[in-house]
Amino acid sequence: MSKKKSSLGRQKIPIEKIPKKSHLQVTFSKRRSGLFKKASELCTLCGVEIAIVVFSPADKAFSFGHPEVESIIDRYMTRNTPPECSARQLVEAHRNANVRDLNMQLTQLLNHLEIEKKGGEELDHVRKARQRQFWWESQIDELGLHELLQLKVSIEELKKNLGKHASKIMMEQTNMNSIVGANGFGRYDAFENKSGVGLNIASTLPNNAYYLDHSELL
Amino acid sequence: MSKKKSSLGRQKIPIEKIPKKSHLQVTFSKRRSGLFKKASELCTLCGVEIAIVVFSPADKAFSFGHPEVESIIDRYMTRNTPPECSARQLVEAHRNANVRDLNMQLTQLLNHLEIEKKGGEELDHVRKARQRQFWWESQIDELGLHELLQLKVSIEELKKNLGKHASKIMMEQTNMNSIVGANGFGRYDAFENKSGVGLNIASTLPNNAYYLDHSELL
DNA sequence: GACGCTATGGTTAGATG
DNA sequence: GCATCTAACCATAGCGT
Repeated sequence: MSKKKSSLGRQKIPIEKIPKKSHLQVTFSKRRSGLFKKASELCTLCGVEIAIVVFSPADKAFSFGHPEVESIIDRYMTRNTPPECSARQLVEAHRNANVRDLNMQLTQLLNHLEIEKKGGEELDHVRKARQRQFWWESQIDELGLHELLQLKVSIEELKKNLGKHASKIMMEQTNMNSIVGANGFGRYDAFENKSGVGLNIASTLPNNAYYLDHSELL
Repeated sequence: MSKKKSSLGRQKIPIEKIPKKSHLQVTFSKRRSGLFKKASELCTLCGVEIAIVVFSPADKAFSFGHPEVESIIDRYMTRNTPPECSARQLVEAHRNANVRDLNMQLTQLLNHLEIEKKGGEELDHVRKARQRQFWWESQIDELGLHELLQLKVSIEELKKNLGKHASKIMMEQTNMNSIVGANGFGRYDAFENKSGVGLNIASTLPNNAYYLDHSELL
């Protein structure tokens, strides 16, 4: 019997937004399941509490929680941790938001630079563009040399840390151009769910975590 | 040197509470990282929003969120997402915009310092730097989690040096809006963050999610 | 104890029913 | 669209440094 190769098996895909909506939908379902399973295992193995909330491409809410999402969220929000740390966590929470923004800016900046680089413009043009767009440059110019030297010290330290080798790459960087290219924030109107699923507990999970799709609640 | 089999490789473990505490701690760290990475990939691949909150065995809070935990939790709790209708979201956006601007200034300051260091050759150097891409761009993608955390520390220190100038600049930028690119959220007005202004680090996750362990800071 | 290594178990992209 | 299969990719348990 001739063995026809029925599948190529798993193929590598770049970590960037999947363009094809059907693929995206399938991948979302599979990976959401995988993610929840991983969370479930982590709960069981380590006896910890986890809450996950996901909004699907169609803006439907999926959540996983052990013991339940609400209590964990409440604990997170009210800083159920040591009392003296409440304010601290508030500050942290604010900082949290910054991370994303900085990253986004970096992305934007890199995008911008990429464009300019590709254009191969003349120095003058670059300068003009910068004068137009990087409005704060004049402000930066007002910084004294002393401050700049301070910055230099800091940056050099930063560089030192960065310059440390990186043998293992933690995040998916296999083709890193995706960090620049794959960050669409738009809404993706893929489909509309009309099944009347309300609260749907999957008992296939080994622990007693909740695992529900309340898309209709949205 | 004898070629000793260095490892048995991954062994199967039952999904149940790990009895050995040290072992549990290691597993928790590894699997938490893996979980967050999976979430990050899901964000990027499918362009969805995810928030994860984990309380460690030692009751420390770990969180992952794209775009940020709070907004997703809020959205989850209210089950209501008219983008313009939520006053809270508006506040968030204002704060985010402010932070974004600060962060962008940081980026530019770094850039500017490079120029300054080179002895005022200015944009010619910038252009060359662009052709090489930023020094951190080539590095960032190779950073592991621990390097990233160090980067966080370093940038926060840098932030301290930058802080006073940033706030000054912030005051004068009010009428500026469009910066690098298109997808700015809009402007901020003013905001009452005077002390402890958050200028924070890039998570360098391939998508723009942040990924933070704030247990260390408690 | 964090970090790196590697064999192995586990996840999943693509194809098929 | 959902379940199943397959093969390849990826995560990670155990160990070494």
